[in-house]
Amino acid sequence: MSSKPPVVVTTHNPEALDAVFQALADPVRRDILTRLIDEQLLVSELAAPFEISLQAVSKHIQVLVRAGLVSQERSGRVSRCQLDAGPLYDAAVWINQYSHYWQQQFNTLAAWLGEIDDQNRSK
Amino acid sequence: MSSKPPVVVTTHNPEALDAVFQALADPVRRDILTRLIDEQLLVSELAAPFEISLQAVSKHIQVLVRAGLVSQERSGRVSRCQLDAGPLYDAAVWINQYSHYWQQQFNTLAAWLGEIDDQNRSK
DNA sequence: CCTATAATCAACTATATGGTTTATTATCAA
DNA sequence: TTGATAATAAACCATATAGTTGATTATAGG
Repeated sequence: MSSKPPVVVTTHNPEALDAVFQALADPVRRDILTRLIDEQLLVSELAAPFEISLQAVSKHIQVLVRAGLVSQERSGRVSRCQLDAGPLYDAAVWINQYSHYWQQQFNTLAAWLGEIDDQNRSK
Repeated sequence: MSSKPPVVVTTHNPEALDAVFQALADPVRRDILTRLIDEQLLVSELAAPFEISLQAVSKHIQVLVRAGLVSQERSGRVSRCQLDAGPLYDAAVWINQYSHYWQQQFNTLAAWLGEIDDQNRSK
């Protein structure tokens, strides 16, 4: 049998959302998360593409860990980083409050484009 | 005819996402956005429920404006605030990169719960 | 055993953030 | 015209953030 339950974090508390959105508000951290979709990576592997120091990347990873978006497993010298997408679900749920709104905006845009098209057609 | 096109901002540039996620990383600003779903509100109306000063709320609104999430129309003394949900769409698109991942986590959870259930059943 | 390496810790710097209080601007209304 | 009100601006403060460099820890490997 499997020894551990899968980690699914869905807290819905405001401070957790603060930390998640804060974590996402930096391109380096978003890039890290994107690269962890496909595979687990070491800190040094994650750091390699960036111009900033390894220490800076290590701190970015710590921000992601505190937000619950990444977990690290140390084995020997290396620290393997794994994506934990659970908190992103909370963020998605929050943002989806607005899905009807942008849908409506798109409908309005479509109507407006139709209007323009009608004007062009009638020239 | 309508004088202005609907405002739908879908830039997909990293700095815009930075500003949007940064704007969402504060509970006061998220509350403001939520209350603007149903109706346009004045700065003073938005500020009323909060314990912080009107000036502080005004600055929060400015952060939202810079992120493209709110627009303000001044008429006389008052400034009417309106939600602009366009940039939230970009954020939703970014986060939806991970939707399959949570789905997978949920599936794994379901499998694990099934396993537990099987264990309970066989006792 | 010794050395190189992976990662983190610590100290420091510059800038950004979130709040305050006071001042200013502009408008409404008596 | 005068006074009250809505909002913003400006100056200031405390704390957080993102980066640096240098030190420390622990492990891998010749």
